[in-house]
This record gives sequence, structure tokens and C-alpha cells, in this order.
Amino acid sequence: MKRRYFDISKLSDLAYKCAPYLLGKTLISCIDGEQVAGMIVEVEAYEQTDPASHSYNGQTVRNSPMFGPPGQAYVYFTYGMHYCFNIVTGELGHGSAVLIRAVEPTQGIDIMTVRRGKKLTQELTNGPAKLCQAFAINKEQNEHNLQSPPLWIEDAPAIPNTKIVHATRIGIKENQQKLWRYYIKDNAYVSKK
DNA sequence: GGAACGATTGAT
DNA sequence: TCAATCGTTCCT
Repeated sequence: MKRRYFDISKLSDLAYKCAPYLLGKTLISCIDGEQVAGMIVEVEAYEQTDPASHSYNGQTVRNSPMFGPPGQAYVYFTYGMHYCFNIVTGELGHGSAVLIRAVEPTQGIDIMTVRRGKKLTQELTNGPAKLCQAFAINKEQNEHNLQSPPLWIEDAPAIPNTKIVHATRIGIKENQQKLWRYYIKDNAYVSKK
């Protein structure tokens, strides 16, 4: 079956411009022999000029993928137990990325349920660390090009602007006023209502 | 070498 | 409201 990969040339821009464009696209992983998929419903932008961004103080060992080519993954480990998955944006050398905060499960829900140890479909992928667990995303996918297995993004119809909500980002202490969180209005799988 | 903390989650 | 839990960053 031919895959219709998401066009990563759309990601050669500032993170907050790319972010809403990623809504509605399909995230797919085929790890440990199990394929799961979901529609991206919530994202947050992190720019190099943004004090809330890992890349704000320049390149380090952890954040170096953010300075890499657009369209690759930036996966980081946090709170001693969770992974978060980002899609790198901007030109090579520019440190920015879009955090994927939630997806709506569309394939492999039984697999995600086992991985998450949960029963409610609504709670499988409604958070950045939750979806990483459901999709089996970890450091092995760090810097992975998202136009190839085992983790990739496929194209899908754009979400109308009237259905995209702009809001403040969650869990940050700096630059809180920026409306760089985007989610699909009335979608049941967004992390917080 | 050491301390402080985090783009979270789930239980209390 | 709070504990879990450890890699990364930054300071000494």
C-alpha cells in the first residue's frame, strides 16, 4: 500500500505557523510489530525566541534535534518517567518544534488499550506523554525522519480555520500569554477542555 | 561532584 | 493537592 506522506516542506517555517497546519494530519507508528494511528487534534508551538522553549538558551545535548532539519522527531524524557513527542520545524540550525499534545485514535485501539492499561478510548492519547505510551514512542525515535517507518505522518484534509481554537500553552512558566496552543474545537480527545 | 527542576500523569 | 522518578542543565 502506497503511503501519502505529509509534505515536510510545509514545516520550513516558524513553529507557531506550522502548528495549526498539523491539525487533522495522521500520525502512525508501527513499532513492536503493531500498527496504531490517530488524527492530530492538539499541538503547541515552541520557538527559539521563546523563553518557554527548550531551545531558548541555545543548543544542548538534549535539544539538538530541534536545531536539525524540519520534519524529524524530537523526543525527550521528562519527570523521570514520561516521553514527549515533537515535530521539528524551521530551517536547519533554527531551534523550534511543535509538541503533539493529543490525537484521536483511529487504528489499533486494542493495542493502545493494552499499552496504556486503560479501558476508556478517550483516555488513551489525550496528553503528550499518554500518546507516546500508546504509540510506543521513545528515545529510539529521536531524530527519526517522519517520512518513513516506523513512525510517520500522512496527509489529510486541512481543518477549517473556524474549527481551530487558539489558546495558551499548558504546563509552562515563561511566556504564558502567547496563544501557541492549537486544538480542534469540540474534539473529545483534546487533553483539557 | 552536586543540586534543582521539569512542555506529565494518576492517585488521594 | 501531591507523589513518582531520573535525565539534563547549570553551578561550584
